[in-house]
Amino acid sequence: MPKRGYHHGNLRQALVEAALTLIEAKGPTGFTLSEAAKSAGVTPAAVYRHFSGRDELIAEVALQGHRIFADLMGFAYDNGGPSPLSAFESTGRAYLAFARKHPGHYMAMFESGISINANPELATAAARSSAILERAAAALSEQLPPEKRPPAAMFSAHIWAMSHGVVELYARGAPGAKAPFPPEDLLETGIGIYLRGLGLLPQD
Amino acid sequence: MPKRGYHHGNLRQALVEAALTLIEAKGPTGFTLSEAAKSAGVTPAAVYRHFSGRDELIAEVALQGHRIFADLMGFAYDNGGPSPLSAFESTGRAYLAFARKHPGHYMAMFESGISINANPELATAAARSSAILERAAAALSEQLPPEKRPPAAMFSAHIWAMSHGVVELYARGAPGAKAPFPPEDLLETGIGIYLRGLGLLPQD
DNA sequence: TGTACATCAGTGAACGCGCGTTCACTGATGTAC
DNA sequence: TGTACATCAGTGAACGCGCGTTCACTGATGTAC
Repeated sequence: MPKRGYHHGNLRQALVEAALTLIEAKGPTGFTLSEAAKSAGVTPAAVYRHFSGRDELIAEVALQGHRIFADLMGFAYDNGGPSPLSAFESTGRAYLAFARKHPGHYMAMFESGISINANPELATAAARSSAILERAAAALSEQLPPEKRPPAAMFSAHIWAMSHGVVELYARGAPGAKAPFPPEDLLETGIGIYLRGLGLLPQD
Repeated sequence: MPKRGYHHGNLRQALVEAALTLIEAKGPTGFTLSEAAKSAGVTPAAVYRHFSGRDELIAEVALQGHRIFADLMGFAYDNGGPSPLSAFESTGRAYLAFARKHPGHYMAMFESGISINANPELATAAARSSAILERAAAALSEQLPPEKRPPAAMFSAHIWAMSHGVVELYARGAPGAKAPFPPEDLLETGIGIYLRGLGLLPQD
């Protein structure tokens, strides 16, 4: 209900969005509370009406990020087609799509140094993200005979690691190497090869 | 030859090591030039006798890191046993071992936001790191019939991404999830499954 | 071996800056009557 | 509809801090003669 509020009209969310833009532009560590306040058109002190400090602002960005992330992956899974395999692949694509479309959120979630336990809400939201990927992995691995089935947590950790690695190394402008291939292709082929290794895709 | 030098005796390297310790302790962004100077027992201004500023110090740490990294992986490759497969796996283990044993270097190289092109020496050293992993991948993929052979750059990018992802997500105290498995196991199994997907390991 | 000099690594004081945070305040909004 | 009051979001000035960087200097080391 607080669509347009008191003086500013929803300053809290305006600060979150300002933080997001700043984090996208300068990384999670280039982000400052003062600048976020300024770009929301407000004195730094005003921030303290809504957040206990800088860290809580970042944590809120990360929280919203995890919720969007979980929603996107959940949607991709639910609408990913008839088979566990297609649902799983759809979920994987949603991972990279999220990192691309929400770089500020992604950075706040995974590169800001914010502890997942800064905040019980944040811990819950982060657990939900993991659970969705893990569910997709578990459903898919049920296609395998039990004795060849990897633990779902390990399966999903592999996928998460490769996805995160692709994002960090090849979907940013910055470090490691210049992207030798489009990140989407890299991730898609990488996961494809991995799934073939599990016996979930035909050995062509 | 400059074992013990003028006043301090090799302040340059002492600063690099102080930076390393600080980066390990507080991350690449918590690192400050002043603190590095202090912990080397020297005034901040003294740093400017050896580096043009903060960024050049970090770049030097990253440079030394890339050299160690390339040496370790190169050694692991050369001594990795008789087959391309065992050499490749040895190289992969060296990756994680480096990240574990040299966390400060690893952070300076991949998490400090330093541009690989800050410095031609750095660019060269980084290229050498990539080349070694790529060579291991290329040699291994020659075991495959040409038409099933992935481009070596893609192969090695997959491996790099998974390795980096495991390091970032599961070999640090911080973010994503609490490690569900030891990072070494995670990486070893992940790469194993991937190689099986390529047909480089038997489909057991 | 001894003296005069040049070098240059490190000093110490100072700078301007933007940071996060605090505090007493002010003034627009919402509420009671 | 109109007035009196309470609320509380945002202000503005101030704080102490540590940062990176500069500068003229000093004093130990190395070199020439």
